[in-house]
Amino acid sequence: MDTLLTRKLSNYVSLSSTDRSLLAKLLEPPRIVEPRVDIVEEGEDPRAVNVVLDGWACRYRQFEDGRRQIISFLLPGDCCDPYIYLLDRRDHAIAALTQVAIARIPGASMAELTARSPALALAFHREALAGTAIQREWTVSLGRRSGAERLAHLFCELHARLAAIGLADETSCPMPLTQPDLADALGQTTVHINRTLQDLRAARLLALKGRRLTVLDPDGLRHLAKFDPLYLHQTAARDASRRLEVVKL
Amino acid sequence: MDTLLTRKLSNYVSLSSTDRSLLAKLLEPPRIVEPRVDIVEEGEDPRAVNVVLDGWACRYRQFEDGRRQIISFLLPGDCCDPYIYLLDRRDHAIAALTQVAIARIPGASMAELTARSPALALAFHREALAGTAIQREWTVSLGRRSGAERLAHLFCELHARLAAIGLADETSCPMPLTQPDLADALGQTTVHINRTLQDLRAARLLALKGRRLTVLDPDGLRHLAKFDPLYLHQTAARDASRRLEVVKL
DNA sequence: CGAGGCGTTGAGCAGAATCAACAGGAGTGG
DNA sequence: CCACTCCTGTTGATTCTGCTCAACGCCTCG
Repeated sequence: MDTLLTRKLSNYVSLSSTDRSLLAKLLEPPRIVEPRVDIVEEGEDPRAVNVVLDGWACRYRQFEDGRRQIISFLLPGDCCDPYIYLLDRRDHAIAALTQVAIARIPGASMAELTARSPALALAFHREALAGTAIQREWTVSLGRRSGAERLAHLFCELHARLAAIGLADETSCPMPLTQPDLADALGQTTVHINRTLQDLRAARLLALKGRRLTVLDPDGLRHLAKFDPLYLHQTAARDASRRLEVVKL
Repeated sequence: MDTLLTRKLSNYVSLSSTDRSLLAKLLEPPRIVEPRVDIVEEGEDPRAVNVVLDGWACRYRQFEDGRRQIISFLLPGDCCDPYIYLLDRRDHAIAALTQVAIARIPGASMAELTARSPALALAFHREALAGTAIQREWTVSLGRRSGAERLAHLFCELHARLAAIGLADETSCPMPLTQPDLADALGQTTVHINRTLQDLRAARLLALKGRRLTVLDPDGLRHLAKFDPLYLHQTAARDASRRLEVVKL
């Protein structure tokens, strides 16, 4: 059984077939959420975990005056702790960007899982570490990268994350994000995103058409973004960067 | 035994005296790191945890061209996973800002701790959750808050975190950060920080002198920052906000 | 067919960066 | 003890990145 979730977790540890079937057993039947609909579970078991099985979602924060900031993107295999819903008021929400399939792993099941499979426990732990590393990288992007660098870095990140679950080939991947989405993620306006995008196209770094990103000049894009896939904690990516080191010598 | 670390953890769960003595037993003797010196432990046990016992530190990322971004501030009681040092190259570093006392909890001790004290295990887990929540809040700040709002929000955050460990009174707290530090944390230049600071002073919101922050108008500052202490996961703060709710009615 | 979201363009403006200079204080070495 | 340096804080002038406001074509969907 090979799902997007197991493919994702396999980036952190190698899973046995018993791990896979244990995981399949503990996952509740997924529910489907339509685009632009919030994924909310009020008053849920704090130890439970929600897993995106398919589709794209995002954490975001909305101010009263209309300003919106996307805090992170959730791709297939990504987990979100529902602990946030325990707070009196939610400080942020999670919304589907495309049609999303989401499954819950109840707290009791998580406990059983950690008890019975050290590999799965480690995989989920690393998934959490990778998530916070991505968040730190966003801090760096928003703080110190220029418009073009930010956009380039985000595309590199998403391409690498999609590649890790087999949803991207060497040079292209799906890109359902609209320009308003990109703007809210990168802390800019859609007008500016549009112009920066045109610069990247003019520089022959990438093409973006029909909800699909094609990277025309991977090295150029990575160099512009100062992108180093190491922080994603993907073993595959780490091997790739090792290979690059060798090439450089 | 009441240390800054136990005070911090007591914000998440109440600790018994056996919890406290267990923690004291498992902490290695602290080492002192001078200001501006990197806190590095290469090739360390990935399960180990480094705890700041006293002083201020920061995670930061430095680009070759000189740009620097401070990713987060580490205050007394804050933990940092050394797992980052396992990567081939470190993607970011941690430096002392003031003189810092830092203690290691080896991986084996962490295992013993989780096994013998569910309360401490939960406390450390919540500490990690609070850390990622703070990181998300920084994403929001850097993405969508104006210069003045960012500065105000950071001061609110730091004051609240210091208050939680008894290092701040109602209206003031130590503030060892220089304007270059603030600039690198908030993604701006020191010149701009300086001018924004003057605006905040002119608005009679705060005073900043002699490495000490005094909040002259707490409500005004919180309102400008749109600061809601909920995300810090401090039970004390949550109670305070509940009290505020009542007052509003 | 109309409405609304998305992508695009233009003109003007503002927040923040850059460049440059200087004062004050802390530490250092002669 | 003083001269020196370096860091911090501050100010002014200028530039530029990115925002605001506004308009329009395009497409999808009800």
